Amino acid sequence: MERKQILAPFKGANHAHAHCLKSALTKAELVCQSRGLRLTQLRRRVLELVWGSHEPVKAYDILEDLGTKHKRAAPPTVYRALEFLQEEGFVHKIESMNAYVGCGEPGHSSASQFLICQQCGEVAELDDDEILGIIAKKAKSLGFHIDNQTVELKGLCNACRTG
Amino acid sequence: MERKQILAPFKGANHAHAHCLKSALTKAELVCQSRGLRLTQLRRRVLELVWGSHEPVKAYDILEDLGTKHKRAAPPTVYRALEFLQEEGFVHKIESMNAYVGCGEPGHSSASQFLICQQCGEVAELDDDEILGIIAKKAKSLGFHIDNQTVELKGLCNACRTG
DNA sequence: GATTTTAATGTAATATTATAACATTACATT
DNA sequence: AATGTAATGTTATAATATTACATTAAAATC
Repeated sequence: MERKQILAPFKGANHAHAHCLKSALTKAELVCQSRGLRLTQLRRRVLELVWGSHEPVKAYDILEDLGTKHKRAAPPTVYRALEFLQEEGFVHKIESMNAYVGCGEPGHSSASQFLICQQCGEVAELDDDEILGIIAKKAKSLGFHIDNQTVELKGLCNACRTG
Repeated sequence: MERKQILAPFKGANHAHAHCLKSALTKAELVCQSRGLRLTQLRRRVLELVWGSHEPVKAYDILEDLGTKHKRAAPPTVYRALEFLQEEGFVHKIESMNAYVGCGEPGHSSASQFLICQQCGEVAELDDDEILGIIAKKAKSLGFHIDNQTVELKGLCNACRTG
């Protein structure tokens, strides 16, 4: 089977988001189960909040929104949950925004590239062989060993660009 | 003349750093002169501190080091100088580290790629056509217009890797 | 099923990174 | 010198993140 290279396309304003959310949570549950990990109430709730939209979400906004069930949690509560979710490949941090997005292919943890629309705020996620390949090749030619990469492209998505 | 694609290679521990520093300051002066901008004492000093090494430098470390001449400056002092230096292409921010490095080609402001050695801390800067090209091509195929990009690769430089 | 161990969460304090708002000073222009 | 603009100073505070230690919940062992 060919590897999927667009892990998450731009969805546009009026896609049926409830489905994305539900699907992500279900996948996370399955992955955790298969890895023997605990997707606790708290972790599940944080994941749900990150997946609340396809825009990057800030840690302190999550903190606010935990509200009800977890009264007023403290920062470590959120950062710990985010850490777990990142380690397991359920969310990614957008470094240039100090914010978090759901992973387009939950549980998939390889290096991604992010396209971030500065108008609608939406994020698309790629795992593109050509990009990875060229970067790997260039690094190799310099004797550099890559452990970890951050590729974040900001601009205008097709929908916003074409009005 | 062919465009230089490695704006700043890894220099290694024992290169003659004084030269890099001096050269960067001189270039910045010339660029400012030609653009009718003022490289004030403060800005010059901040640039000097960023260029103190080829490792990313943190804003609050700069703040500390301003010490002597500018007694104890306040954060805005540093952030404003850094903003100016970034706008003019004399320094870059490494987003994934909240830190700043000197630009390998001072005054040059196009999109760069950074290789960051997690062992020695040194940063190399590329402006690689192939990487840019592939990224541009991929973005175009998705109808995405790139304004701005962050490419930061963390790992081991050749010197550290080969011991 | 009680005990022990480990993992997860709670809590308080604090560190780190960054900006807003307004006052003052220095420089350039007239 | 008077004026306007750019740069810097100053105070306060916002936003992001971590440390350290206490408590609770869950899993593993007896």
